[in-house]
Amino acid sequence: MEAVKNKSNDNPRSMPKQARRKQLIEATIKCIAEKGLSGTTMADVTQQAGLSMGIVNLHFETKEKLLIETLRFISTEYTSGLTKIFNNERLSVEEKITSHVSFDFSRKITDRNKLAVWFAFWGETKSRPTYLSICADYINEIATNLTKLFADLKDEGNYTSIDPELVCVCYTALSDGLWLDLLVTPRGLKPDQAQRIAMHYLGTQFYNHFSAEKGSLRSN
Amino acid sequence: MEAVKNKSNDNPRSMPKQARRKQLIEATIKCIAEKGLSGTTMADVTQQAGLSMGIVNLHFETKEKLLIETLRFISTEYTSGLTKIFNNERLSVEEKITSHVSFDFSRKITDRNKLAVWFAFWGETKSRPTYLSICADYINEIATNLTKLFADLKDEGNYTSIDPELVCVCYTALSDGLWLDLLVTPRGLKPDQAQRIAMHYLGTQFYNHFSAEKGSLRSN
DNA sequence: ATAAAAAATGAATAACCATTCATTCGGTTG
DNA sequence: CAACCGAATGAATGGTTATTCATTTTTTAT
Repeated sequence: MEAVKNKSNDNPRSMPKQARRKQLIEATIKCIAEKGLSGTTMADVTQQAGLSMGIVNLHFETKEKLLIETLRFISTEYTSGLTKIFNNERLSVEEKITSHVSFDFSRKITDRNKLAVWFAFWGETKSRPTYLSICADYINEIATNLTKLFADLKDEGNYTSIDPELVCVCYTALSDGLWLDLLVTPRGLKPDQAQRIAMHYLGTQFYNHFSAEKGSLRSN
Repeated sequence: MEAVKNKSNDNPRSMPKQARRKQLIEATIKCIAEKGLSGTTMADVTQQAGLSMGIVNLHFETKEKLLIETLRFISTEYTSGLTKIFNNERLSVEEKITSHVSFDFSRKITDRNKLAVWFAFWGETKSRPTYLSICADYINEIATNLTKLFADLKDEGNYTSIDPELVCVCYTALSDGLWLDLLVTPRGLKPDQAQRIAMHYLGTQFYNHFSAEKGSLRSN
């Protein structure tokens, strides 16, 4: 009965510090999704990562700091994806907006594990200033960019009665609410349907750019 | 130095069982808002209620059951308010929809303590089947009623290209997303602005019934 | 007024869990 | 190959917290 000794290959000790941190953050995301924020223990996280208890202290000092870095991780993943689109010189304004929506409902972003993490942290923002501040930062950054896109499209398309800031708040809220649907009623709404619903709203505003015809809930 | 003995008046032991349960649930809401779901202890809740440690066990058996009843409480408060509107024979279809929106952004519902509770539980639905089931129930009930209202208004107004189910999903998501704004950026959006934004969306669908002109973010 | 029942208390208990740190492991260097 | 050093381990620690229940307080019934 040979003991298991071949665990070194996929988990070398020589891993860069940054990689080990990411490994722990991803384990945290999985644990929060599976056990809830209140039910996630250090033992859960380290076991999920296939490492030992003391490892979190080594890389993050405390549980609280691990949680903060986890929130920062998903925030950064989200904003950096959107910033890349916003700064892509080869895309037209219309294409940037379409890409933004596609990204919002991409597999990477609507992964239910990550959605669970978003809502878990949102639920705690009122009591944790640090969470609130991280959220406020990414919200402002995205809103600034998106409002600008809508303002540009308004100019391009000669839409007279559009308020870009209103459309930004409205689209963002819609998108967040659709994420909730994807999290809570996974048998009901699918990401591609959610994406069509978001486009349907944009179609009501920029009717010359985004046709509303594909907005149906049931069509493929 | 007389000991404080006059605490019996506003907290009589003869309180009906139901009232004491409500008192504890309201204390729980306050604690979740102030300390987060993961930071809320039994000692916090009972102290907030001005009662002793053992009281939760007496009325709810366990902490978990208290939390479930808290979720059920805010769900019921929400659905019963909306059902009352839906069943009010004296309201036209249009008035029912307007009332629904007003209710969604009323002080009672957009109280940030309660919003924090909603999001706290939503964040845990993936890991707790009981929470998920309670949420699924109220979501279905409201969606059924609201879709019917939109279908009725579509008939009344001879709107040809409207999909009532789509509008229901879209309005609901928008409303949930606006709640998030109210929770996370309280300095940004105010409930009455959120309400106008919601009406702005309905105006894009039922343009003969809900004028979109008042949708601006900044106007009074 | 008294007894019985019901409600509430809170100190004690037991379970849980984040954090610590002496020790082990594995890669690197000279 | 030997000595070194940073990374990782996990048993032990100590603080926290849900739950229990013997006792006290209050209400109700007789």
